[in-house]
Amino acid sequence: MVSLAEQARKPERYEEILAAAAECFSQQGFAATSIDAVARHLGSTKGRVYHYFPSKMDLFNAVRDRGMELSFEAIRPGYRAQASAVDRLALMAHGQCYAMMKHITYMQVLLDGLRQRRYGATTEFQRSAMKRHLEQRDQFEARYIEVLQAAADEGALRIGDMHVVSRSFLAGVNAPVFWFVPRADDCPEKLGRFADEITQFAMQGLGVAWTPERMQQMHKLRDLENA
Amino acid sequence: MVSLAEQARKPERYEEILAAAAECFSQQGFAATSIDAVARHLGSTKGRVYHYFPSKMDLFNAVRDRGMELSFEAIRPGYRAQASAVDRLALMAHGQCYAMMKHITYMQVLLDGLRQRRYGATTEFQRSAMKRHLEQRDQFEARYIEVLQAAADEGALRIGDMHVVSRSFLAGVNAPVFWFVPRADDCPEKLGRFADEITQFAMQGLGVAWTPERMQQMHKLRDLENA
DNA sequence: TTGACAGCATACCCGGTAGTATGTTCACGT
DNA sequence: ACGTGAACATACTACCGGGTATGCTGTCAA
Repeated sequence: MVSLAEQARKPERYEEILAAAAECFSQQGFAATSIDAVARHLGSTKGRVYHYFPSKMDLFNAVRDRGMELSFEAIRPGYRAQASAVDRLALMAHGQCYAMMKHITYMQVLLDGLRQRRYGATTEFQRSAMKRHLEQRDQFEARYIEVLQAAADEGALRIGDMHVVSRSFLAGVNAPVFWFVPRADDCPEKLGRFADEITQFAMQGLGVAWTPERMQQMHKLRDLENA
Repeated sequence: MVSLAEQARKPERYEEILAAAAECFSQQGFAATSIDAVARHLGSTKGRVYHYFPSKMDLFNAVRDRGMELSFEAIRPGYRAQASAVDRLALMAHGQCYAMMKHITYMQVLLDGLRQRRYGATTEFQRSAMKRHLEQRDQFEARYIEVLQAAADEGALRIGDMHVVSRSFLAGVNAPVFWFVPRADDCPEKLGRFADEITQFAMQGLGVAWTPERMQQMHKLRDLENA
């Protein structure tokens, strides 16, 4: 289990390996990534990796779980905010979009993990890990649906097929994983502008008139929640 | 080369293998799919597959190319239509969205092909194949950008960062590859309704007031182009 | 009838990789 | 000083999967 590995004496080593694995998995996918490749990335050998993680799949699951944690963290301010559903939704989208770029390696792994859904997991242990992950995915989407529904109930927008709309919305917000390439000159302001633009697109997609005033209001709400 | 294989005596066999490969690749990805698995899917052995395709990579490229053809085909009616840029754009989105569901296996492979972009292709032959594919991707996106720009020039919508907007738009339209699951009761009407909903989301995302009248007009335009 | 070749199946080779078993070093507590 | 276990590296095994070499069968032209 991950918990055992996390109890290891050297948490910074654990984090190192996790980051290296995220990088490798995100670039080549699960199957094409070898443990040796991860080790090379660390300047070490397999021994170190297997000292912290019992198997390749456990390592992958750990990376995926981290990605999930980061995702929930990203939408939390908006989800918990005391505000109109529309503003909460926008803040959720903005936070997630920003996280998509900031933690892009983990997010790309998260995407790859979805592919394994179709392919029947081999061992029983794997099935349970997959099931837990799918539950988390569903819970994540459920939070969006919850706030979307609230916004509809407020009369701020009209929704035809909730599943189609929510997934279109999420697809737009998640889009940066496909095209965003981290650069040396990345700064919070630059990522923020990207997130602004995408948030506007997503909110307008819902039929909300997303004015600059609303955008400013969202930013104020974010600063309030982060304080 | 693909052309050689396509000149083979039995084109229906070629198509069979292509379809089986698309299914396997779409479910497990390139690396995790073995030629044996594709052969099993066909009820045959590796011999048949290697009789039509010189290597696994060539088989994958053939599937990917087919996916590309289908994509271009899907947006052609809208791209070529004699109408306002907004209506053309909507028709492109609708056609692509529909194709996304109808040919989902090929489209999922197309997505997987993008991942290999990061990973340096090994052989020189591979590099050229990858380069060609990336050029096609760019050309595909360029058609959207062209019509988007035309719509902006017409004053129908305002665009901040063209790259961010076009990719958000495409992400929404492509979204069905992630969640759509083919069922026995699928019919053109059902897929059409999904495509309608997603098209509306995408057009609204651009800031266009997407009324039922415009939707009807788009459908008329489609029938006109298909005739 | 008989080569010749398409259209496969079978058998085999071999490189890569997950996982393991075993060493080795060093920091500790006693 | 000494045992002990963490923290690795090294060496090895077993297997899988891409690719090839070869064999078999039907068909068709000459």
